[in-house]
Amino acid sequence: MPELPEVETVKKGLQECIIGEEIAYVTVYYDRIIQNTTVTDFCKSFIGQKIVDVKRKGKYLIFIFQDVILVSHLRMEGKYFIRHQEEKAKHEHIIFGFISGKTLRYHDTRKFGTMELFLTTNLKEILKQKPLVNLGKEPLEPDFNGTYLHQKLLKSKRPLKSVLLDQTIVSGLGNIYANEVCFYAHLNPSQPVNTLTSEDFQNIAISAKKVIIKAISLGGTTIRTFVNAHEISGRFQNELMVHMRKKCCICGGEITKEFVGGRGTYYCKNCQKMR
DNA sequence: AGTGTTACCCGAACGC
DNA sequence: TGCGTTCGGGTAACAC
Repeated sequence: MPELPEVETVKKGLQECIIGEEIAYVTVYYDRIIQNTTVTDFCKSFIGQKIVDVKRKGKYLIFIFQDVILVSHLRMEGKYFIRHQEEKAKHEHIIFGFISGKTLRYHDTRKFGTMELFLTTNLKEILKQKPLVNLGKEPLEPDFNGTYLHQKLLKSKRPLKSVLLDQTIVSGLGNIYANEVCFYAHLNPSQPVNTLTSEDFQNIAISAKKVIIKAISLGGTTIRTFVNAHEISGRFQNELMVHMRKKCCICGGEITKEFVGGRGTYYCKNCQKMR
């Protein structure tokens, strides 16, 4: 469930502890995480490479090395830990060993996560290819606004929440924050987007920014298992308005759970009326 | 072309 | 307790 704020939190944690570290070896225990190359080539390519920076695009982490770039998606339960220990723990699938003796360990109970290796440091080129191509604007980009959403969704009859989850329209929102954005905008998650006004779109854009800024400032949301590189939990779960909640904090009414686009959706029938 | 649906990844939680 | 079933987020592939 790492969404934009969680991935941003992971990124910051990694920046604090692995920039400048030089890779001595890489060990892969589960092949299928690696998407676009063989395990042998994957491991070889990192040897002797120093980590220059860690960036983020949508929900993707981008590790910049001297000559290569690694793009990593955590999907549901991917995590990065930094440890000194050598023994592989359960659910650790890839271990990056540094000259210093530190190790960066990719842990993923569901094995849903993906990694792609690029043999270039030209980020602009990488943004033009899978998996980063086609990502929509992020809520915190300056030109993510009502006009942008309106123009992207002019003819769409899809439910608002499905559109918020569509990474080609907005990148970074997942199920938790999509629920929260609908609540802040006082809109029903099932509302077809072609029935929304430009004020609604403006409202949605502002709500998305608000939710994401606050979640980042609190280190993300820990509902099941999310922790950052220092294994610290996020605190935004205390601020959730509708996701996994029972009562609406505005009107005191019951929070409804139903499925929209096949995803569990939480909202207040009273505060988020269908129009 | 745009939209909705399904499959997939797999372990944990649940129910009997 | 043990075993089968259900669940689930994000994405790609598929069907219409």
